[in-house]
Amino acid sequence: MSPVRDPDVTRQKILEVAAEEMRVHGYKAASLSEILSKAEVSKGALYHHFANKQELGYAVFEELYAEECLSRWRGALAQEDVLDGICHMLSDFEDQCSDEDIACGCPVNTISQEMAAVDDGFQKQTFNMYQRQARMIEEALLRSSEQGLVKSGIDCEQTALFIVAGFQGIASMMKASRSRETLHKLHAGLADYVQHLRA
Amino acid sequence: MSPVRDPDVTRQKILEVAAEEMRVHGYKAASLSEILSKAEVSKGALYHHFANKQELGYAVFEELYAEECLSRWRGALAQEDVLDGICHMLSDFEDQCSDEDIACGCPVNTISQEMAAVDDGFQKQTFNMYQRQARMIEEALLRSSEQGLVKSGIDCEQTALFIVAGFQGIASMMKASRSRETLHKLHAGLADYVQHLRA
DNA sequence: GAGTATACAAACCGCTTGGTCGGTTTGCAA
DNA sequence: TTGCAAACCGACCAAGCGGTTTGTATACTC
Repeated sequence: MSPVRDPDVTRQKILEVAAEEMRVHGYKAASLSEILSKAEVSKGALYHHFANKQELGYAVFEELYAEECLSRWRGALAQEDVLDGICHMLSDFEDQCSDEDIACGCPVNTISQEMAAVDDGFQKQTFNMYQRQARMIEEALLRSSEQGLVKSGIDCEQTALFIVAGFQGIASMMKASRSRETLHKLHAGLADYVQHLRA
Repeated sequence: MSPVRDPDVTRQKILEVAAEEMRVHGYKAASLSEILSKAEVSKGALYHHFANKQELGYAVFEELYAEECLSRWRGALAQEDVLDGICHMLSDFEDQCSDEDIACGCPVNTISQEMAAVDDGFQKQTFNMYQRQARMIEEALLRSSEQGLVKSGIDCEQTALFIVAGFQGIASMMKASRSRETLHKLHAGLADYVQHLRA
C-alpha cells in the first residue's frame, strides 16, 4: 500500500493547487497560505520542496503551464494538413473550455504580462515558451511549403511569430471580454488568416 | 501667480505618477507609499482626491491609458488610406518607443491580464476599451470598403476584432521578449495581414 | 475680517504576506 | 533494533500593505 508520506505526491499536489491559484489570481496575488490550506499541506512541507515562492512559480510555469501549451501545439502541427490542424485546435479549444477558463485566460499570457517586466526569470521562461511555439510553427510551415500546401512567397519565421501573437492576443481579449461570442469571432478571424496562407 | 494649493494640479500629479508605477509594476504591486513619495504628496491628499486604490486605478486607466490608446487609433484611422494609416502607426510606434516601453508592454493589456478575472470594474473598462477600438476600425473598414479600397468579401466586424487582437498579441510578445527585433518582425507580420485586405 | 468648506499633513492601525526555525515524525538501511 | 536523513509541522516574525483619523493650514464667500 501507499506510504503515509510520499514526497512526490506531496510536491505534485502543491504544484497543482498553486497552478490553479495562480491561474485565477496571478502570481503575486496567489497566497501561499491559501495554497497550503487548499492542498492540505503545511508550510514546512512547501518550503521543504521549494526554496521560495519564486521557485514554486517557476516550477508551476515550466512543469504545468508550458507543458499543456506545447502539447496542444504538438497535436495541431502533427496533422498532415497543418493549416487545418491549427483551425481544428481552435475549435476544439472553444468547445472544451469552460466559462471559468474564458475568464481566467491563458496562464502563460497572464503570468507573462504580470511578471515579465519585473522578474528576469519569468521573462526568460515566457519568451522561451513563445520562441519554442514559433519555432514549431515555422518548421511546420516550411514542411508544408515544400509540400506545396502553403503559398511559396511567405516568410515562415515572420508568419509563425505572428500566429503566436495572434493566439496571445485572442487570449487577452477572451479574458477581457468574458464572452464566448467574442472568442468565436476572434477564432474565425485567425482561422481566416491561417487559411489564406494556403497555396 | 499660481496658488500654493491647486487641487487639479495635485490630482493630476498623483494620477501621472500612479500611471507610471502601474505601468511598471502592475496594479496590485504598485505601492501607494511609493506613489506618494514619488509624487511628493501626502496620504491625506491622495485619499482626498480618490476614495481608494481601486478608484485611483480606474481613473488612471480611463483618463490616461485609454486616452493615449484611443488617440493613437484616431490618428491612424483618420488617414485617407486606412490600411497605410495603420501600418504607419506601427512603424511610428516602433521608432518612438524606448527600451523601457518595450519592457513594460501595453498598460491596457497588462492591467487587463492582471485584473480582468478578479475585478469586474477593470474587466468592464478593458473590454469597453477593446470594443471601442474594434468599432472604430470596423467603421473605417466599412468606409474603405465602400470606397473600393479594401476587398469586398471581408467581414469587417470580425476583421476589426482580429486586428485589435493582433495588436494585443504583439504587445504581449513584445513585453515577454524585450526584443526590438522581435517587435519588428511582429509588426511586419501584422502589416502584411493588413495590406492583404487591400482590394 | 469672520466664517467655513476645501485641501492637505502625518501619525496610526489592523491585517496579510512571504519566510524562518526548532522540533517531531516517518521510512529505510545497516 | 538502532541510527539517521528526509519529510513534515506549525508557531512565530518583521515588513509592507491599504486605509482611517485627527488635526491644521489654505482659499474662497459673504
